[in-house]
Amino acid sequence: MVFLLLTVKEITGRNIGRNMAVMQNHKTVIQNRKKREKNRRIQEILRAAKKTFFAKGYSKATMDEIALEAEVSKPTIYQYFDTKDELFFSLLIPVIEDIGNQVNDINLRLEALEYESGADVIRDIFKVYYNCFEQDTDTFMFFTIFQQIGMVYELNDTTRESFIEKGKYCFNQGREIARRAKEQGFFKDIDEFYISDFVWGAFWGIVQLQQMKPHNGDVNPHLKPTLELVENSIIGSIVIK
Amino acid sequence: MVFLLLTVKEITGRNIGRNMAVMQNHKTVIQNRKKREKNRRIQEILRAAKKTFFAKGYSKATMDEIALEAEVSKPTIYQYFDTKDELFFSLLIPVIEDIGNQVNDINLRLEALEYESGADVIRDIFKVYYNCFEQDTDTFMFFTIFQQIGMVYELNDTTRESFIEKGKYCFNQGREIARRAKEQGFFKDIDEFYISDFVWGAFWGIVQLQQMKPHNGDVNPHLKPTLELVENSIIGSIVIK
DNA sequence: GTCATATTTAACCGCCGGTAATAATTTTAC
DNA sequence: GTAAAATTATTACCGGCGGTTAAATATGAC
Repeated sequence: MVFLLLTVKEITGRNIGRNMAVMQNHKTVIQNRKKREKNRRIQEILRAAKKTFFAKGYSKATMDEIALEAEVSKPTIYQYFDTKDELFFSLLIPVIEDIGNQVNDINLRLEALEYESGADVIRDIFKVYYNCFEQDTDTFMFFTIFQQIGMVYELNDTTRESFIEKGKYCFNQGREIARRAKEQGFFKDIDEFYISDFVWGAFWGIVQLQQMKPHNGDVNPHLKPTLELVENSIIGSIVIK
Repeated sequence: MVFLLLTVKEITGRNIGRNMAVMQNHKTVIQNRKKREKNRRIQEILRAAKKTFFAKGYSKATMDEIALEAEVSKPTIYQYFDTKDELFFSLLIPVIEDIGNQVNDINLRLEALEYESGADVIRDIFKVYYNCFEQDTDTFMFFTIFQQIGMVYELNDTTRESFIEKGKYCFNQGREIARRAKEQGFFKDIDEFYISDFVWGAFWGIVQLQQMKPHNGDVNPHLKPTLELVENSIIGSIVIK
């Protein structure tokens, strides 16, 4: 009831009676709450999934376990996520999106001629990768499972499309950056495919390598200096100015 | 019976009667055959496992399927391999061993002062990796599954020890090469951990990246030139002479 | 002939991903 | 305020797979 009074103020000025308006609004308010609750439930499931997957690994983590951790029942999870794979990939998507956005920023700044040297471009790209890795190490590491099971090809259409599309977006942004940097005289005349694969592949490979070695929970101390070595090596070999 | 007559010739000159000798020899001949057959059966299981894992991926490949492909029954497989994981890892071990041996060769040649430049050392290391990858691409790719499931830690003791030990051996050889190359004035004074991780990590990351992209069965044509770029970049950044 | 060894067959267990049917709860309508 | 409708949770289940067991069969050793 309190809701009603409070929210009446927000009615858009349509030609509808006050009663109707109230009811209309009441309805949407409740729907909004439901939407929020639904959203929170999904978030809770994702949180539980992340925790469980990280603690036990993909195969050992069971849906029952995740459901318990999320304090919902298993069928509830299956209402929002078609399969275990899809649930898993739903964890990865925000990370790719984040990388995509940040790499896009670099691309835009490059387009706006805001860079003064190719070295700065490379350093910024590494910063994006590393920050992303540091900020959410566990999720980041799950990318390791990428193809392996051939999981990508068993996802439901929507998830698969979304995943592949976002992945491509990242790669394309990387190539575009390389292209522009060449255009602006920052990089040597090397195929932009090779450049972008070099940067991403080297980063990725080294992060994985460090993760293989015994690491007591926190990030391996060798990682950062090794990445700096790689960064400088790349700058030395492809940057002109 | 033919066996008997034929093999009598090979008796070692012990003080035993002819009959005993014949029987002794017959026994070992048959035992040898059995050993061969056993060995062949194991090889057949490994072949079937490799084929099936490669065709279906780790999770989708079932033990029944592998048994069928190997033309043995499931319990027979379990007589030689304790778990699915162990069977899987048995496929990887020869590859690591191969890499270990070849990297060791480089190390020995370096010790014997047979190298004239640091660039040659780097090129040889890349050659080892690449040949190994090219020679057995599918097995090589299975390394992707490395930690992922945390599988390594669930293997039976023998397999796990063997696997970890061989892996360490490779890494140590890599570091040792870096150390020696520095000693001989080939490489700059950079921590050998960073150098070896750079080389292996970059190679590994780029191979994986290429494998992710659509590749119609054969090796991605971008792979080789990208690896050459990396190779030259590494040479440029850490080699003195 | 009899014991030891190795393989197959066939049935089985437990666990897990996923589902169907049903119950409980909340919203809507009057 | 109450009944209908819709939404969400619960229970119990299915099928498949990793892995095991036990009995049957074959082969060679003595």
